[in-house]
Amino acid sequence: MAATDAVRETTGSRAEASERRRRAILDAALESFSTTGYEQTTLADIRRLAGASTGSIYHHFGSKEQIAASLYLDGVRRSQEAGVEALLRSRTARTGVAAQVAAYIDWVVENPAMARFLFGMRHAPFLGSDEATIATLNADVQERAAEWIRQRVEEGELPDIEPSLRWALVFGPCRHWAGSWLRGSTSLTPAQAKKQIAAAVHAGLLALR
Amino acid sequence: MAATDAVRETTGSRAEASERRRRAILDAALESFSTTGYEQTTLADIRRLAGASTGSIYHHFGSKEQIAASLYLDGVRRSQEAGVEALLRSRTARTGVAAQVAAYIDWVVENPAMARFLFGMRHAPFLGSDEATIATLNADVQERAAEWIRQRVEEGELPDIEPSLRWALVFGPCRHWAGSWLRGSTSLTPAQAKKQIAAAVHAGLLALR
DNA sequence: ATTGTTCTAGAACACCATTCTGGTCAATCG
DNA sequence: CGATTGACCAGAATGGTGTTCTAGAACAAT
Repeated sequence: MAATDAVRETTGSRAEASERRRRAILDAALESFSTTGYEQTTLADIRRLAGASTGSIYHHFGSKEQIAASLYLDGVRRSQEAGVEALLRSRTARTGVAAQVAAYIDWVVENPAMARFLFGMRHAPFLGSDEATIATLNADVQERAAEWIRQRVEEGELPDIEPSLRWALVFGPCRHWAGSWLRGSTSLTPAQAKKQIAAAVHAGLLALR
Repeated sequence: MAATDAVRETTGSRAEASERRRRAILDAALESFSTTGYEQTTLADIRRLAGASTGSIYHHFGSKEQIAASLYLDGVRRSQEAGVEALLRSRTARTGVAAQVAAYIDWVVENPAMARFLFGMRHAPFLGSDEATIATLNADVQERAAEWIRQRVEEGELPDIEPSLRWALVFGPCRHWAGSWLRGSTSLTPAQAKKQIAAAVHAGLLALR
């Protein structure tokens, strides 16, 4: 069939072809999920877009949910990675906050489809199976940031507050504005938003010292 | 049948009975949606919980989606109402911000099931049909708040910034922390959170003047 | 009483995620 | 090299679920 030919026409080992298939399915799924929404996209859509058969899809992933979960976890990992690295490269509270804000918004701007998908899926049904994994990812990130933050706290550059509150104050505005941006309901450019949000968030944190 | 008897056992006009059914369906749906999730709850669940038949449900609502949409719009309306009223009762920027923050968090604490549902549904599939209505609701709220904000801006108590940015700075942290609270992953009490978030947000806004 | 309307019941239907059966083909082994 | 194995894939069959359809009950209006 056409699909099989498509795989074979680009040379490579069987394992490579398989990997291509897997990617094609993930890409097709993200494409569909981010535009049509998770529920609305049928497996037939993914099949068509990926040029794969039902059997192939169910060989690589156990279910539609697992496709989404795979995309989700990968997306979260990548975006968090960007954020932490930006933070650790900074030396002061002000630049650290600015770096986190910038990393968050840059990531959304550069990966709008994935961002849309992640925003829509945060409270999703595959909780039971992967909620633990998400918790682990968050814990890892917090761990890597902890030492940096502790130092800033000691030097009085940051307040010693509950982690959940800190995340809310830093990322809450970012995420909210990013949502507006994805929806096209803001007239600010990402650059302007980054600058203003960073300034406001930093000032807000200082007020709690 | 049992359902019919249940309706008839409490006296009242036909219209009242109908309204009771409608409520029963909405209540059952919210119950199920907020615990099991929208996708996972089947119409059979709602039917059982509400003691209604398929026909009855489809008479009152055109689809499962419409049940969700009805709940959603109603929830948004109520929560926004609480927020705007709190704002308009205040006289200074500081108390206004604090009132909005408090109203938001209080509302979530008092309506956890509805909040869970709203959070999960924000980026949901019934966009096409009701996205416009949501936009109208938001516009109404912004309109009612506009004059109050303009005055504070004139007196230099608040910065003159993009509406989307203002909402992000005020409600972003609230929503983010509320999400943590619903998930049970914060050790702060709502009262502590309200106080600290209000202080930080106010300071953040001042920094942009 | 009769007719029309609203509401309810439950069977029938259509669609879609998932499972099942039967292959194909590269890699490995004798 | 030929046989065998196991990953990989195709597509039909299945089961469950949202929705539609048909019939009828309760009530209001004429």
